[in-house]
Amino acid sequence: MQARVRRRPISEQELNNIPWLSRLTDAERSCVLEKLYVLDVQPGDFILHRGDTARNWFGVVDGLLKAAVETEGGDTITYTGLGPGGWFGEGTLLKQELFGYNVQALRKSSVACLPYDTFKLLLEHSFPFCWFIMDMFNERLAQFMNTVETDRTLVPEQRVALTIKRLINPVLSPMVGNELQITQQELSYLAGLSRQRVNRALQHLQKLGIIAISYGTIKIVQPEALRNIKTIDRG
DNA sequence: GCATTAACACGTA
DNA sequence: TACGTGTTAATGC
Repeated sequence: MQARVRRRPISEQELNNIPWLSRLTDAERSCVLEKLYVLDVQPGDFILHRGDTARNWFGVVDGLLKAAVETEGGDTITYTGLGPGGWFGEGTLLKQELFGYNVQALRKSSVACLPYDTFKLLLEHSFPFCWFIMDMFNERLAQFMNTVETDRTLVPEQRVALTIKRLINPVLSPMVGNELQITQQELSYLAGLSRQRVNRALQHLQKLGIIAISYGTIKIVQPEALRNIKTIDRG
């Protein structure tokens, strides 16, 4: 099924991209390293499908993923983007249910997988780990509540700003700083807009001094300003 | 009117 | 060369 996906041990370098690892004791840490492995995926590859059994907790070591569902009409509804340092699947894993969404690579990515048993062990033995999970839940809940409140009413400039804001969330994507490594095409998949429209929106945000666009990168100059983009006249 | 698709030129890695 | 960006024209809701 996933012939293109390669499975391998995690490298020493990549350990730095796992934000909760430093919170563990040495014993816990070595226990994790015994079980953890990495999937190398290509653009378009699915990390998991809706309906899959929850066996692992997943984390983005490098790259960019998209969590989404398909409607009956064939439209795609994007739940969230997942950047370096972002972990997902814990909700489904805890409930021992089937995944209700797809996760797909938008670019070449490396995804860490931690088997359920190890994940559970950490939850039962490590308070610092529990705090990490709780902070994550909390932040994720806030994002989705915010989505319910605002998403339908947003103009493209605001949608793009919100998509960026979510990607640089320090709790959900700890390894992403203020420099977002993303193409406008990838951003368009996450925002649910055309690439051309995203381009226009980005240029508007740049004109406002909120971001700085460069090749394959968006630098966020004023993170706070991403929340309140005014609807403006068009030229 | 506004967003999308398609197509193209140009710049960058 | 392959890919990302910026722009325009045609098309559709």
